[in-house]
Parts: sequence; C-alpha cells; structure tokens
Amino acid sequence: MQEPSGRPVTIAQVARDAGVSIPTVSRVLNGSAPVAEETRRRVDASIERLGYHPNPMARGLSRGLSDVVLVILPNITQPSVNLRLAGLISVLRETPYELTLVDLEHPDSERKRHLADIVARHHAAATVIISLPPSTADTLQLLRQAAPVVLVDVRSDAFPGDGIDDIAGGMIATRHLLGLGHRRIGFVGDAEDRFIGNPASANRRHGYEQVLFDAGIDIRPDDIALAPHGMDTAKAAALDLLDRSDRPTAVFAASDVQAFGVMDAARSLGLDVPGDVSVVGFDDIVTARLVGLTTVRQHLEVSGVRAGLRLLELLGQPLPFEMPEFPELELVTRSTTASPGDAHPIRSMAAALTGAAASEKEVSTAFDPAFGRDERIPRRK
Amino acid sequence: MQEPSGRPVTIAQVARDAGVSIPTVSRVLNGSAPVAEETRRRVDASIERLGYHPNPMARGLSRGLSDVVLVILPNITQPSVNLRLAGLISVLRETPYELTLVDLEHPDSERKRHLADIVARHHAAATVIISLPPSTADTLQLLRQAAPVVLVDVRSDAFPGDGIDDIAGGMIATRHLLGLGHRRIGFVGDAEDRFIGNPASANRRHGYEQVLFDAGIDIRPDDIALAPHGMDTAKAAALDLLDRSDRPTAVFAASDVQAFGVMDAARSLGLDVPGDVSVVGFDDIVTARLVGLTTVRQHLEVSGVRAGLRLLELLGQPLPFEMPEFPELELVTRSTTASPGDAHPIRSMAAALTGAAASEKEVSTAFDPAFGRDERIPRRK
DNA sequence: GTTGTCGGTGAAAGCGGTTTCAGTCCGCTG
DNA sequence: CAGCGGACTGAAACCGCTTTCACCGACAAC
Repeated sequence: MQEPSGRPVTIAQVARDAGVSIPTVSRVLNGSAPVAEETRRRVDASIERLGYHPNPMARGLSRGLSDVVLVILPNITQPSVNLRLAGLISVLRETPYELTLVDLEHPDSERKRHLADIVARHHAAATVIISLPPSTADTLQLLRQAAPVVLVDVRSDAFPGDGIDDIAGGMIATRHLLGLGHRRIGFVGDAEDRFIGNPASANRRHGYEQVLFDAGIDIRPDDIALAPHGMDTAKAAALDLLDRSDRPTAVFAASDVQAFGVMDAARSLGLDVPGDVSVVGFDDIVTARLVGLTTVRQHLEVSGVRAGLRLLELLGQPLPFEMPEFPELELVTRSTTASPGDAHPIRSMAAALTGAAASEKEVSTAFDPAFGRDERIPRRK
Repeated sequence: MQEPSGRPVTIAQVARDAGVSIPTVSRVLNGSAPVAEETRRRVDASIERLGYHPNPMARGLSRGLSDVVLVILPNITQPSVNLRLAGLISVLRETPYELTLVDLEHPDSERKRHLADIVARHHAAATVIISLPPSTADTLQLLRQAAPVVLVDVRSDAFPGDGIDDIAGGMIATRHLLGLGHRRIGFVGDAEDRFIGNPASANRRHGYEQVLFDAGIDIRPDDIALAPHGMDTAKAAALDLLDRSDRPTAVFAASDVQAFGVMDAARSLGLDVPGDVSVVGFDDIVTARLVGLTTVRQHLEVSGVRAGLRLLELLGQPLPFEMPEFPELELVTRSTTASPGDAHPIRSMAAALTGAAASEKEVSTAFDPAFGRDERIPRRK
C-alpha cells in the first residue's frame, strides 16, 4: 500500500523488493510454474506492500493476446441495445476479460466506419457486434482475422449469433389482434435502407402480412406507414394512418418505441387506446411494462448473456453458468389491446398508465431489467 | 487488404514490404519526424496493401501510456447512468481514446470492489467514475496515482466533477407543489447506508424539508417513506404513505424511477394522478416524458459531456467543442401535478399517458435522448 | 574550405511483462 | 556411488512499437 506516487510499480521493483528474479514474480502471479512456499510468501508480501498491479498492456503484448472484448453497437441509449449489453456485461463480469465499448451512434451515416476496420484496429481477443449487420465486405474481412466474432440480434451464416425469428414475432402480434376481432390492422415500422439496416422491422412486417393473407384479409397499402426508427417519427407516420375516418382499428408497431409513437399519435387525435385503437409493440423494453403496452417479448438481456457465453466457448474459457433457456418470443398482453368496440376508456387509460399488473401475464426471470430491481440492497439488516 | 490470415500484420512486415526500416514506418504512422515524400508513399502503400493496424498494446507499452479511459459505473441499465455515459461517449468519440467499461451493478454488495483497486488494475490513461462516491480510502489511493480522475454526479473536493445541487432541486420540486396549493406533501426516497451511497436522495429531502419548514408547515414523519432505490420498492413504500384516509395530497419522489413506483401505488389504490395525488419526480429521464411526469430536470447527458471535456483538459488534449452551458436544474411541468381537488380525471389520465405536449414547457437541447431522436437517418434522400 | 544545421534514415535500447532454456540442489533408484 | 528426475530459480530472448542516438549527405554560413 505504499506506492511511492507517480509511476506505477513494475514487476522489477517487486522482484528487487522480494529479493528474487523477475520470472519468479511472474510465476507467483500466474501460477505458471512451481514456486517455493517461502519464496511465494515473500513475493506476495512485496506485491501487497508496494501495491503492485501488473500492466495489462505489457502482459497482453507478451502473451500475444489481449484480454479485451470489443463490443460494437449502434446506440447505447436505445433500450433494447442497452439491455442486450447489460446481459453481456453480466457474463463478462465473471471472467478475466475487459469490455471496450464502441458506440457508433449513427452507424450508417456516410458508412465510413467499417465494422471490420474497427475490429482490426483494436486487436481485441474477441468481438461482439450488437444489432448491426456486417456488410459482405466486413464479413469477409472479419472472417480473415483470428479473433472470434459473435453477433447479437443479427443472424448470419458466417458468425455465431442469435437473432430471433422476427417473422414469427410479427405473426404472433398480428394473430393476437386478429383473435380480438380486428380486421383492419395497420403497421408502423422502419423505413430504411435495407442494405445497411437491420432487417428486423421488415421481417416483422412480413409476418404481419403473412397472417393477414392467410386470414383472407386484403392489406391496404395505406394501412402501412414507414418512417425512420424513433418515437417521434413513428408518431408522425401513425398520424397519417389514424387521421382518417376509415382508419384501422388496431396497429402493430415494429418496436415498442414506435408503439409509443403510435399511442402518442392516437392521443393527439383524441383516440382512446385501446377503445378506439389497439396497439401492439415489439421487444418488451422496460418502459412497455410501465405504460402497459401489449407487446411481443423477446428476452433482450438473455440475448446478451448468450452471446457472452458463446464467446467464452470460442475463447476456450470455462462457462460461469449454463446457457439459459428461454422461450424465444411470447406475447405479453397488457392494456393497449382490446376487441374493437370493447372500450372501457377510463379504466383502460388508468390501467395503461401503470401497466395493470392484474391483466398481465408476467414471466419472472433471472434477468429482470433495472426498473424492477433494487439497485441498492440495504446492508446488515 | 491482403492480410494473409492468422496473425495480425506487424510493423516489421510493413517495413520489409516497403523496403525501409521499422522506425521509418513508425514515423509515417505518427508523423513524429520528417519522412521523404517518396518514402512515405511507399510505406502508405504497404500499409494499405497489407491491411496493417498498429497494435495498441505495443504502442501503449512503448509510449508508457495507454489510450483507454476507464469508466466505472453502478449499473448501466439505470436510465440516468445510461444517459450520462452516452454524453461521455459522444465526447470520447471525437478523440483517440478508447472506452473501457466496468459495471459494478451491485457496488456496495460486500463492498469488496474497491474503486481504487479497479483503477489501479487497469493502468488507464484516465478514469471517469459515474454516480459512485469514492470512499476516503479510495480517494487517498486514487490521488496517489498519476492518471486523472473525473467524477460524474458526485461532488468531491479531491476530484473534478459536477454534482448538481440536490438541495436546490428538492426545493424546486417542493415549491412547485406548494405553489399549487398542497399543504400535505409526502416524500419517497432512498433508504440507504449513507457511508456508501450517493447522498442525492438525502439532499433532495433536505431541500424538501427546508421549503416546508420555511412555509411553516410541520413535517409529519409518516409522510416520509424510504426504501431501497427501485420502482417496486418505491411502490411498496408509497403504499404505506397513500393507503390512509389522511394521506398527503402530493408526493415528491427523489427520482423519476421512484415516482413511477408512487404512480403505480396510487393506481393500485384507485387514486387518480393528479386528481387525488400529485406526483413530482427528479431527473427527467426519457420515460418521464413518455408518461407525462412532472419532474425536476437535470441534464444527465450533459453531465457526461462535461466530464469528457474536463477529462480531455486534464489530459492536455484539444477540446472537440465548447463546454456546454445549461441551466443546472429546471422544473418540467407535465401532467402528474395539479392543485388539490383540481382533477379532470379522464383528461389528465389521457394526457399522462403520452406526455401532453401542449401543457409542457419543453426545452430543446443538442442532447436529446434516444427516444426523441431518429436512430436511422435515411440516406440519399 | 571548414563548420554548422537540417532533412532523412537505421541500429539499438527500452517499455513491462511471459516464456524458453539452462542450470542448481535434492532425494531416489539401481 | 553414479545416475536420474523433479522442484525451484535466473539469464536471456521476445512480444510490437516508440524513441533516442548516430550517421550521412546537402546546403548555408563564416
């Protein structure tokens, strides 16, 4: 605990202090070779006394591999991304790996940030890419380098990863509305350059269209509104959809964030949810529960956990716990959906406000999001 | 772009390929000394052809300083923490620094993770600590090491940082309720070990008490409910507060998350917000807008930005932009507060659902949270 | 015509670790 | 008692890069 201020303590100082050679200290540190009990004690004492911490750069250089896992994601404030990251972190916490974060924020702006270049620049032990589909060029380049790559929220033949079945998800949501008796069902999703973007929204729409088709319902083009991802943009799109006398009686939004936009639009038109319009979202982010949004739940945090475990496998590390098994997708029925004409305005609004636990089929998991979790556990009591 | 697969390309290979010495390549890379135009061209060509990226560990080791900024925080899924981090990231993005993330998640569990040890272990160029007050021992040890430390959401004499004036914030919230005519005002805040925890909640309470005192209002002990931080715990605490015939007509919650708990409690008691109970939160996280919560806004993302800029200063780096000036705290009036007895149940509920933009005094900033921002900008159009 | 000075370059010495290799010193076996 | 293997240790090489330092040629200054 001395640490004479200034430059950090080096292994050489420890060796000198303990009266041994540098390699011996290294052996004590890593247990890479037998060290006499007495020697070990002396070394440990010196380490403690000097407050020595091995320099991770030197160690990494020497061993030829770093201990950092590079994580690349589009935007950390995005609730879904955030939760996936949290899941990954919870796994990495149990390992000797560090986490280096690269937030692209505007991944496709000018497209100048090539994923593969970012990866190459970092020389990390492994890379996790969240919600960003690598281009073909990226894929080729990533395959050429040695460090493993794991994808989250993206399916690829080239890399392990766990995208969900978005088509099935779209079908679940649409069937729910159909089951409630809706026949005019709108869709609000991403308008995006599909060469770059995540195809999730498009696939959810495919599921939606498939179900309607199977039910013999014609899809009216003007019941589909696309806008760049975001709550406000979705609201604008939803206004087009809902500000008509022959509006749909229900809307399936490709994400919870967009569903909020739809609800906001409904509100500003004086429409009751679900009295006048039912709304279904997708993801089940934390806020969905708060607002009482009916949605298709995917286990966001679990996807991060899985990626972490898969990574450890690839790195030949022991897994701190088992790969969790979760239903991939499930409908969470809350208070933004009802049969057409089946409105109880006041009750439903009130319920919507706080997520009417009574009517909700909740599943408790080991990975509850932060809102439902106590951050500070009172100690000794 | 060849990269013969396997081991990453080294500077030696580039040097050989370009027919120059290693130092020359280094000079081209860093512009640290003049290089003949012709030579430079050859080297650049080799770098490009081989797909060379300097090994950051080797570089760091050699230069004696790393390019990573260590960020330690309590829980990344916590909206306030998340936003602060996002602000920091936006600054670091403009610099050559990498960001390594350590999420404690349960910072005080067993207290075994000493901040100073984490910092020492990483040998980073600098450290940012978000929403975690260092202990005295930590502080001493952190001061002893060379790399700068910046605090976010914590005030300290030892390190630069920008905590807000929580007492003033508590006063703002309470005065608002007082101004609406409330005389029985409850408080819901953190029950915590103040030796470890962040004193924010306690300070907000002090502000609250001060205002009531100045107004000549007696504070009834049972109008104050404390619980470990979290929405569900706050709900339970609020139930105690509100499930009485002589309940308060308004509640000031020490954070938005806790305010949501209070609203949830009110809902489950069949109380209308703000008809029967007004609720004020603190922070103005994204969700607050969504739910229409009246709250005391602090510019969370800006706090991260400031920390980033301050860090760059300490590191002697040029600042990518100016230090933003923002009002420290401001009341954002939405739809969860009203004068006692001044209820319009249906309207207010509906408004609450989506944040009734009309009645809201919004301030637009350059740092809008994700919900209000388009994540994917459609290109070429 | 000798000195500087400066652009341009390479040899070599680190940076702080790990790892190979070559011993010592033992205790055992045959 | 020679021979052997294992426990334990240190010298030295190496990881990939930066940074002196020395050197060479060219050109300006005296």
